[in-house]
Amino acid sequence: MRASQYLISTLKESPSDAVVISHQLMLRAGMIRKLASGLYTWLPIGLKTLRKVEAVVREEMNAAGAQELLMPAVQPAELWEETGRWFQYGGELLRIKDRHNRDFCIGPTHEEVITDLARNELSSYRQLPMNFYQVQTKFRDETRPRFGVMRAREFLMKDAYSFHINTESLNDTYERMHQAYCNVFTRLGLDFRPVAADTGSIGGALSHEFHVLAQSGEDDIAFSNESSYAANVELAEALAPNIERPSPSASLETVETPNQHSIEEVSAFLNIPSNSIIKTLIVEGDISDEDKAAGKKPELVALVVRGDHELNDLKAEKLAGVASPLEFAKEEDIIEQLGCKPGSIGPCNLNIEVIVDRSAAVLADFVCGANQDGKHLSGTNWERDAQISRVADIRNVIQGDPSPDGKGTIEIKRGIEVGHIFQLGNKYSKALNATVLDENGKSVTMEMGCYGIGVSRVVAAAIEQNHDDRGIIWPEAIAPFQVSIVQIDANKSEDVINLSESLYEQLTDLGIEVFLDDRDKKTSPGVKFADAELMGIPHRFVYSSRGLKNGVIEYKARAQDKNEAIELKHEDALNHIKSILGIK
RNA sequence: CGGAGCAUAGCGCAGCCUGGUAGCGCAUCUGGUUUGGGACCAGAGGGUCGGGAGUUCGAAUCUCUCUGCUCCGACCA
Repeated sequence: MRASQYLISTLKESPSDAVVISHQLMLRAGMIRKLASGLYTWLPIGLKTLRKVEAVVREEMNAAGAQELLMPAVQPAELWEETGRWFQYGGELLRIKDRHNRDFCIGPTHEEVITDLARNELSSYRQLPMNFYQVQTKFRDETRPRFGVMRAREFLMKDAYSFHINTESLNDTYERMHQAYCNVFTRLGLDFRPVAADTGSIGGALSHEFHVLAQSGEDDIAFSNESSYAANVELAEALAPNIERPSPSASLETVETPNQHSIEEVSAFLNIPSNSIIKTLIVEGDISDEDKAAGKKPELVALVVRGDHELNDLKAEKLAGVASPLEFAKEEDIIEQLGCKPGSIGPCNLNIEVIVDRSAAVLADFVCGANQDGKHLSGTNWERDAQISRVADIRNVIQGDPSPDGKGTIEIKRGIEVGHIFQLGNKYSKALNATVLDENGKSVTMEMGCYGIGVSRVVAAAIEQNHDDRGIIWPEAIAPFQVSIVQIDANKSEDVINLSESLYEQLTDLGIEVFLDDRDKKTSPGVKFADAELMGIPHRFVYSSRGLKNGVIEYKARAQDKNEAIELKHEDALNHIKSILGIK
């Protein structure tokens, strides 16, 4: 591609609303432009990269035996009503009406449509397993789109769905897809980790997320420092401490703590470490729909964790008797039922269920709220002073906790979720009655798996992981162009044009994508260098009158570690780049 | 959805407090001089100051309101 005939919309300054580096660089390099919140146009150079990611994904999906198809973005409400998700999905589902006033949505995902297809097209166990995928635009009406295409409302996703006669077959395909995902992210040159994950709202049995490690990631991932254990922190089990609870040695005393509410405040005020304080969080209990409709208020439940620990919502809401999704009790209900404000609550003499985290349950002589505003209790002990209804794992793991697999300790890193695979089981096939006949002629509900990759998010994640102060440093596999050729002083020497054009043509004939910077002399060398670096093109040749006077041109790789340009003869350029790219 | 903030040329910003001709840098266009790291000189184009209402002789500036966007917290590829 000739720069003179290509849209190059690079910016020196980045728009002020871009906060993460990938968003800034995508805007600066002219890859994307915002149309509205969470909606982006992909400019030519951005689209080239997006398509390359897509191509790698396609190849690996095909290699894993999946078949590509394409489903509509707009989906009828009836299917979503059949699975119940029309009502469950919430505001993220963009609902629209057609001219006949019929309900539709713009698909945030395609379980309904693919399962509808499967129930119509698949009828025999002999057709199974089947695995379908598509690369398609999804729409999720995110409450807070942010970070450019990292969390956009409209985005490109590869989603795959597999159908099986039994769970063995599902396991088999799941493993294959797990491997295919590893292949994809490895080929893309990304530092990633598959981690055990929660199955969330999609439902199902087993699930793994694929995270690209980056500081700007929105998820915390827990790793063992000695084994291969890796899980989303929301899922990682916090093991019970391997100690017996010490016997009480202090007596219960009320201490004045005026206006001290948070753990930090109380800890500083009383000069005691936060891990000998407990925090008591009041949440709403589970309530049936009928009672809710009848205007009944939910019972309250107390959740107790150690002061230096954080409540894990997901673990808490899975407990029997606790509302799901987790709802913190409203202040007026706490005052009404417990007689004090949040911030001074403790487990003593509470007439509600008290669920205590494993680590908090082995404390002795601890500090807790006194259920009176401005007062805390010290020297508190379980059983003697406060009753435990249940002990459960309800906290997030933290750095230094023992690994749940018993090997090593936990380390926590940030990750960007770029892929997610699920074993769905029969959740959707059952709801939509997707059955086949087995070898006995008996009707069997199919088992399903689903597998997603956020293609547009991968582009942003790759930049988060590969950039320097000059711009993007593309991994070879997804660079929009592999090679740039910069012309300098073209008006001073015919050779600059003739020789660079000849290299351009030779490389192009080999199927290498080349960016020939043939912009006129108004475009200074500095601009050309800066643009090539900002756009992250991995290999650069420079043809200048100065160099050619001495019979040399220059080659330089775009890399994070400082590397020197090397001089070589024009005649050797082709072989040089061929050997670097591994082309025979 | 709760809290905070912003909205002035394509982008980055000043002007607003204290009302009185709409400005700067980058980008764009023309002419010229330059050419190995985002050039220089001279000139030019580009704005209903987010929309509406109000106060005022007069509003980018003060008041009200609507809209859009961004940031911080709960959800997801």
